[in-house]
Amino acid sequence: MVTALGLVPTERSAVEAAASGVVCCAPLSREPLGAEDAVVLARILKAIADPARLRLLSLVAAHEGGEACVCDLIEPLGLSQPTVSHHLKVLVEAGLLTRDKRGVWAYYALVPGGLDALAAVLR
Amino acid sequence: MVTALGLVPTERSAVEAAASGVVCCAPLSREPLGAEDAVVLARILKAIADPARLRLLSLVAAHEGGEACVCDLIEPLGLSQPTVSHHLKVLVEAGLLTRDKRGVWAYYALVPGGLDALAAVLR
DNA sequence: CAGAGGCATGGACGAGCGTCAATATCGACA
DNA sequence: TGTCGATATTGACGCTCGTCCATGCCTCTG
Repeated sequence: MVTALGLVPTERSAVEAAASGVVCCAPLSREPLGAEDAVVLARILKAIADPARLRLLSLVAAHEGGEACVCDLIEPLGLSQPTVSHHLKVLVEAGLLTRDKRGVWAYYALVPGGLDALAAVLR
Repeated sequence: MVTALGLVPTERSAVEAAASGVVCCAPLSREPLGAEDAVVLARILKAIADPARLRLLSLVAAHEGGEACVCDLIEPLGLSQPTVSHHLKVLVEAGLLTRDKRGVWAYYALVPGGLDALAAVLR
């Protein structure tokens, strides 16, 4: 399997794949999913297959300016600060959130088209 | 939160929710996801967040007639028969596959619109 | 009725996950 | 420079998950 960039999946991180708008493969119902593609896609799906991380994505998207710092998310989520940081890290590594540290605060925002690219594969 | 059927999520199985075309909630980026909705959505996403189950969905969809029995899936997947049965059960309980036992064989098929409903929430 | 074959279930085991408390790191500011 | 505050990391714990082997159930066919 070869992506639009001509690289095999194992050579590209989930971050790069999602950020480039190419999660990994053709829509599910169109052709049998290769074993390697399945691992790549599953890794991204595991990132959002958690109630806390789903709410984090939603909270960040709904926050003013489309970005939020950790302190904005702790209380609405009802989890400890280290746990929130952990979940945010997972989402960043999956290529669904960006992290921008400005001074003491770390601002997280949705990767444009990240979720859309993921949704496009589920067909 | 109230679904299109006027029932709270805990009163409806994931199967019913997906089969009715209503996974659970509004698109992620539109409004903050409620805690209960997040649990429901995460449960369905966990079902597909696994390489073996992603390939199963793809294999079933690509199979002639849009359905396949367990014996058709064991070899291409490279897993034991009990393991394949286990994964298929998870997908059925998530409302993404149907199971139709005819004689000795059990035929699995995609729930129409199941994946599309799921994809629609990821926005 | 007895055997065979397709599939599901139960038990077991190692690996990974979600959470927290404690602690470390880093930038702002007096 | 020293303290404070926001965030990240570490270590630990219980729980869930993916997999297999062994076995049970059910249906067809001699």
